[in-house]
Amino acid sequence: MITNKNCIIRLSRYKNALYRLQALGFVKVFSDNLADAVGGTASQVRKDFSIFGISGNKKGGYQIDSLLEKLNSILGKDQLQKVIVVGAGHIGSALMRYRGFEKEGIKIIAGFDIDPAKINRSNPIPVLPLEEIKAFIKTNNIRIAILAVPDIAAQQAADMICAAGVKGILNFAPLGLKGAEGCIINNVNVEIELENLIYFVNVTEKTRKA
Amino acid sequence: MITNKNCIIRLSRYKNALYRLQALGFVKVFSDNLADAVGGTASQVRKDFSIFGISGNKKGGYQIDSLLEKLNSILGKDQLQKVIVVGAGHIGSALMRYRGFEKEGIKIIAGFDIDPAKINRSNPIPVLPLEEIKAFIKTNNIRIAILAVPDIAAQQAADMICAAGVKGILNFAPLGLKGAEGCIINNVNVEIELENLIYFVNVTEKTRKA
DNA sequence: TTGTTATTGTGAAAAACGGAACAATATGAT
DNA sequence: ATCATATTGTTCCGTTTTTCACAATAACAA
Ligand SMILES: NC(=O)c1ccc[n+]([C@@H]2O[C@H](COP(=O)([O-])OP(=O)(O)OC[C@H]3O[C@@H](n4cnc5c(N)ncnc54)[C@H](O)[C@@H]3O)[C@@H](O)[C@H]2O)c1
Ligand SMILES: NC(=O)c1ccc[n+]([C@@H]2O[C@H](COP(=O)([O-])OP(=O)(O)OC[C@H]3O[C@@H](n4cnc5c(N)ncnc54)[C@H](O)[C@@H]3O)[C@@H](O)[C@H]2O)c1
Repeated sequence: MITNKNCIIRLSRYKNALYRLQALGFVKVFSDNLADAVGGTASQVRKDFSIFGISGNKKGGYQIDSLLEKLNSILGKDQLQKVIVVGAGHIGSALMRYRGFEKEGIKIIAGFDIDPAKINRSNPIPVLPLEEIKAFIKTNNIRIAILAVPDIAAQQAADMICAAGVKGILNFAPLGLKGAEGCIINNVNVEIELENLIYFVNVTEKTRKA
Repeated sequence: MITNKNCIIRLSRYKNALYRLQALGFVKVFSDNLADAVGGTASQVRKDFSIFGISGNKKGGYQIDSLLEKLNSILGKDQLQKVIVVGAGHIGSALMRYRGFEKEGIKIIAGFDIDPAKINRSNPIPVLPLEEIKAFIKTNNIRIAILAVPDIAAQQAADMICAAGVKGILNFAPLGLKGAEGCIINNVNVEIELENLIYFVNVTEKTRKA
């Protein structure tokens, strides 16, 4: 089984690049085109495909449409993914308003908040009270949740939704959560990303001077 | 030179964990405490420190305050980092309102937008018209920018701010940007993070069944 | 048909990474 | 003072990941 997160991220990037190429009218693609498009090497593109048993045509490259089918199937994009957002504050509501997920087959179907003032059942994407979350997860068979609550509430909220049946959490709170058994937690940590960027900017600047 | 992004991310995590330990009243820490706190191994903690010439005391562990000083210096946190936000839409304004960066010594000092309706000079963090961005970057010696414009505008905006002197971009648009020479681009791609999470949830589910 | 060329698919080499092990040693106990 | 113990710092080793290299072969040209 593949455990290499970077490899799967590359598959997503290939997929996105392929859609762009397709939109530009391309029908087939070579490994080095894709490598250019995502900023990698042609070898790696072919190796990644090889791992998943994807093959192209000697001298003919890859057929974009069939390649996309295979990547989409690997990435689980052949079925709509229903997602909930926990915490309808700044980040949570930005995500709920974002249209970009739909073209990816990801649909945020509800938000949840502890603050009564945030509740809104008549929204296209309703914001519901936290008390209803457990039942909602079970009824709608929700497996993926986005966690956008304040840091202090994050662990507790994570525990709760794991217990209710959620299998994967995308956590925006800048702290490491202990995942319950059988629940995967991925983090989006903007602070750390910025810090990282600052570090590398500083070192390249320093080494450039030297 | 260190090129291992994960290693630097671990330093950030150590740093954050250390602040939490310090707030709890701890004065010294052992490598295995830190490992626990961030979900790693004690060996790796020591190795990471060793790479940067950080040393502790045999049998005495590490002095938290001096450790923090060293980590902060490595991570460039000994000086305030001024950052601008390009694109004051949903994500951009969520980031501008976010208080969490300050405690990290990161200060968003202005936003920029092409839409006149978004301009607001009297905000604590002003939103300025795009025409002023070049001069602003030069005057304020801005090195880091957060890019939160629509996908279609992202490459052009990146080119512009690179040309104006920005050295690092944290890009929220879900596409790979070509960085100008001497400008580092890091991406925060929520779609891909979700996709990744979905993939791993799917495969663990499948292998669990089998 | 034959030869030439471009491109894949993969096995092998290299590099990067992380973890285990252990010698060195400071600390505290007796 | 001596010993036992805990913990670091670093070397070594296995694994993972990336890159290299090239044989296999499909497409095309002559
Ligand atoms: N806003 C940003 O730009 C930004 C950037 C980086 C990280 N973050 C992180 O994202 C998280 C959310 O940030 P934000 O700015 O959206 O905060 P926010 O305060 O605007 O929103 C948090 C929301 O969560 C709700 N809430 C609180 N406890 C809850 C619970 N137990 N269950 C459900 N809802 C609950 C609150 O009522 C509020 O509506 C924080 O952890 C923050 O550190 C935010
Ligand atoms: N909102 C989200 O939750 C979310 C999630 C994932 C990714 N993203 C990505 O983040 C980016 C921004 O998303 P958003 O939801 O904030 O969009 P938005 O439309 O709310 O905001 C974009 C802002 O950029 C401004 N803008 C347009 N062209 C510009 C230019 N050339 N220079 C400066 N400003 C310009 C617009 O006036 C607008 O205010 C997009 O690339 C989107 O794909 C957003």
